[in-house]
Amino acid sequence: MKNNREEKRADLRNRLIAAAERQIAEKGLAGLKARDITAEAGCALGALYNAVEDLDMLVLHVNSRTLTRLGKTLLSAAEPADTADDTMQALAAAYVGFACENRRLWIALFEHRLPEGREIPDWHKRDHAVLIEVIIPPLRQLRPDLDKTALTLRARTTFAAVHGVVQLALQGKFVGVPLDHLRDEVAALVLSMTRGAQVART
Amino acid sequence: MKNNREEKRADLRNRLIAAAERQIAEKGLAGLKARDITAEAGCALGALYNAVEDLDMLVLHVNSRTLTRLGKTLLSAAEPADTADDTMQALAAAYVGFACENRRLWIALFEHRLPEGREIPDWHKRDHAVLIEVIIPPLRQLRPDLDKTALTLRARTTFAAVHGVVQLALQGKFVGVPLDHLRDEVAALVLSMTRGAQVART
DNA sequence: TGTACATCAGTGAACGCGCGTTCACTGATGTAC
DNA sequence: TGTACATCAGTGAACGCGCGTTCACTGATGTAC
Repeated sequence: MKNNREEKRADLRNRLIAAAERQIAEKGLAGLKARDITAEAGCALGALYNAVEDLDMLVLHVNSRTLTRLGKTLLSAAEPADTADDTMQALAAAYVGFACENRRLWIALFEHRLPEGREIPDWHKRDHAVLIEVIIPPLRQLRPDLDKTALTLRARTTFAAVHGVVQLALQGKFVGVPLDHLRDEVAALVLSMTRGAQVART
Repeated sequence: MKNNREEKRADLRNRLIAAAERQIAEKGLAGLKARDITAEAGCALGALYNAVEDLDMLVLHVNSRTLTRLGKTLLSAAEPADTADDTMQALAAAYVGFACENRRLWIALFEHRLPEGREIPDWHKRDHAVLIEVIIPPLRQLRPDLDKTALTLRARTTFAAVHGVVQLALQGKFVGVPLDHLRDEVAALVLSMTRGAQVART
């Protein structure tokens, strides 16, 4: 039965993705080596290229998995859904939490770049959408005056603002907020953005 | 005279930094090669290692130059100094402008990382300070209730929020704000942050 | 001012190594009859 | 059920190349007398 072969193929593929994920989580994207991955997955070096097009594609698969997990985290954080402000705060807090707990995987999400001229496949692009979509419902409540386009735009801006604070903080470099103040500062930022929104309505 | 030798050395060093700067501006940090730099600077490959410790150090010098230019841009943008809100808006707009006009150099500022375990030298760290310091005076006016520590912290957060929006937009990837809305969205973000601050005071 | 010597910037071929990717081969798995 | 054949996942040694860095050498620049 053909099925059996395909099953095995898919299984190895998954093991490779899992191995790559663990490697990135441990050493970061820059420390990812084909040999380490196949060793951990328990197959020969060449098998990687049978199961997957490329190291880059493998990374995209890892990133898609990370995005899916992040999406679930955000969706469940938004669920209790009191006021829109609370939802926004909960989303931001969940984002900070996820980024801190999955530091290197989360960094890989934004650090990875395909070599010049290579297009990101659609299946992967779609996985990013959740980051914005989850913000839209509470934002719509806060800003009923905005049309769909403006709302999406503002959702992106809101996301990017929070993201920026987290990124510079986790990068640990110069200008970032110290980690032990990260949560509070993000909360303050979100507060000002949501309150700003309410003021704008009046 | 010893001076003459030192002068020449310094001259070559400057040419190397200038060449590296141009290369980064053209091809980005990832496309930076020792051979291209020395070819452009008009010296042999080995001379680079006489004038400068390392390729990494050369990049830090370029980054310091970029930071100095950025600092000047911000300082002169803040100068007209109407209200604190206007100053904040002017700073953010200047930041967006600089990032757009110096895309790759600006990206290099945040992309470059020293190999594990190597410390960023102090002379370079200091050059980052301006990014935060320039925000502090207007922010102090907006938030006279904050003490020095909290003010610095909030300045970092404010910077990082704006930075995040610009970065995701210029990265051109998935979740970023489209470039033609960048200025407006940043302005809206800053408005909500400054207005948020005023509301918080009352 | 001139000569001998020392220093050191500058040269570029060669080194070295990391690492992604390929490819000829093998053996297990599936298909045909 | 058995036999011959085809397919294709899996193997791992070898390839290839990019590129930062070194190093023995040279010649210009500076110093001593």
